[in-house]
Amino acid sequence: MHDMMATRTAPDPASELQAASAANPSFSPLYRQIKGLITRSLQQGDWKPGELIPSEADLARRFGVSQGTVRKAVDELAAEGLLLRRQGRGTFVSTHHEERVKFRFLRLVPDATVEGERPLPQPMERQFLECRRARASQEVARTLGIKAGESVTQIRRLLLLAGEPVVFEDIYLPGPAFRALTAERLESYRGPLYALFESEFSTRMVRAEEKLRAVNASAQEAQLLRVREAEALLLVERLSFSYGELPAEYRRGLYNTRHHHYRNELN
Amino acid sequence: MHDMMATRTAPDPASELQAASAANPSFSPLYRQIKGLITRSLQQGDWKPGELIPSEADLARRFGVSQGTVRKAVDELAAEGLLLRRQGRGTFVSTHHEERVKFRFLRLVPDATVEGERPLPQPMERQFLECRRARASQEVARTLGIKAGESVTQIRRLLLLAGEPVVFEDIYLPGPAFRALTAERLESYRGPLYALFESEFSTRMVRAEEKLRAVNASAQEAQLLRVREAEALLLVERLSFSYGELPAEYRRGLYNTRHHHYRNELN
DNA sequence: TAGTGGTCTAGACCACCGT
DNA sequence: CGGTGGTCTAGACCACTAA
Repeated sequence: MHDMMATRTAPDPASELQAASAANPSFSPLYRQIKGLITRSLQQGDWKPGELIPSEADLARRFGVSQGTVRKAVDELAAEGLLLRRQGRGTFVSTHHEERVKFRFLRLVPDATVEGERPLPQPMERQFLECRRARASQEVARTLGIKAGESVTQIRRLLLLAGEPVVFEDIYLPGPAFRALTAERLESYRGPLYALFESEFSTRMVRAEEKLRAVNASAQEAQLLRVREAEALLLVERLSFSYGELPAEYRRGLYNTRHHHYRNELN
Repeated sequence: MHDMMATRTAPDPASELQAASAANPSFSPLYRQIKGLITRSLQQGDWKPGELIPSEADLARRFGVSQGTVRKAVDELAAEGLLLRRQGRGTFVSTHHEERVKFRFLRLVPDATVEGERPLPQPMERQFLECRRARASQEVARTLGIKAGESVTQIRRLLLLAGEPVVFEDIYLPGPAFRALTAERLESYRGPLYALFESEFSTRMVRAEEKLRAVNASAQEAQLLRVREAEALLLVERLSFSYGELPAEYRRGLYNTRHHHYRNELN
């Protein structure tokens, strides 16, 4: 029977869990509470990106629940992209250091891309135009959930695909966490920006929201992206969140969609 | 133990299922086979959109498996949006006739929309400019997986939000299924286009792929959307699929993103 | 071979819904 | 109240990986 308080021979951690009961209106199922505990461990850095977390059987023992309950919690976290299951090996904390998930957040693909094919085998080059400390504008502050005038790190860069400039973007990072970030470090780093943030700034981007618009290129934007002035560009504003729905990056990118498009799936 | 062929006292349908075994390289887990059988029933129209499907216990008996196995199959189909579970009532076939999911495929929201809020309480008006039979062009044919020159139904329409024209799109429907569709029917129908297709043309759109680009408005497009010529517009090409990954609609829409934006979530 | 996640079962009880 | 999906358990065996 499922009556935790009475029958379960649970170790310490389980005592935090609340029994299901009609008397408790703010009831949350066990597996969801387990999910919360695991998420907390991820936030606290108990298990770091790329690392192996304890086995299901182990977690079940620790939490004083059945393996099936842990399984359901881990299943959902894996579906949300926080964890990665590998049969025979164990469950790992997701990371941006992985060939598999290199371009998880960049939805731009060459027009030639065939459906179902893995896109972007194109050579990609990055040019960092700027990396400086600045004061948050009204807009940037509101988006990042900080106060206007607070310090942010701003990066301005250009992405080139097959030698052609395709993306021009400004990136805003809140707070003092990124104070040590320099243009030199950006230049020398091989791999995705989010992998760098993860390894050296303890900030893992978990999910993001994007707003897309079409805009006419300004003179400066046109020059950088080598298009005519007033040519249509895709404006992509991205707000990325770290663990716990914490806004951790705001990005404003202009995409030249003459030979590339933004790919999306609707379900 | 789990040895179907020997121990299960299964009714007829279960005999189609294949036992798991190392000897069978093309092995698929039971719940996935169940999923396939349910999907087939949906395709065949055994259970129509909006209808109640048999209970888990019932399906388990029919297929000769445990309720847990059926549950896993239904869980996945619900996650994919094919089924809708309602506690205490049963499991229903998803439909486009539902307040909840009215704008599942239209990602355009007003700029004022606050995160987490339900968008589009705006009054929406539709103007159908055209509805005719035509021959598929090279491009349309290739996209829909038919031969160039075959008959398609073409709809041209305008969407107005808060009185302003915001979307101008051409819609292409393959084959003879939509031969009976007329401009009058489109005008008189209340509710989403996909609901009409579902009720009267036995075509349910299950998922879609979109390609987004920014383009400069032509003279005609500018006039229809009431913007300046060459103003940037968001071009959205959508390929919708019915049950069984069947391409069922191709749509080419131009969005005026001056006061609206295309909203997307990245996980 | 030992340990991991993946599948499957059987059975219990709970939360929710309509009658 | 009976029927539905939702949660939880305990235990079995399979598939995969690494030592």
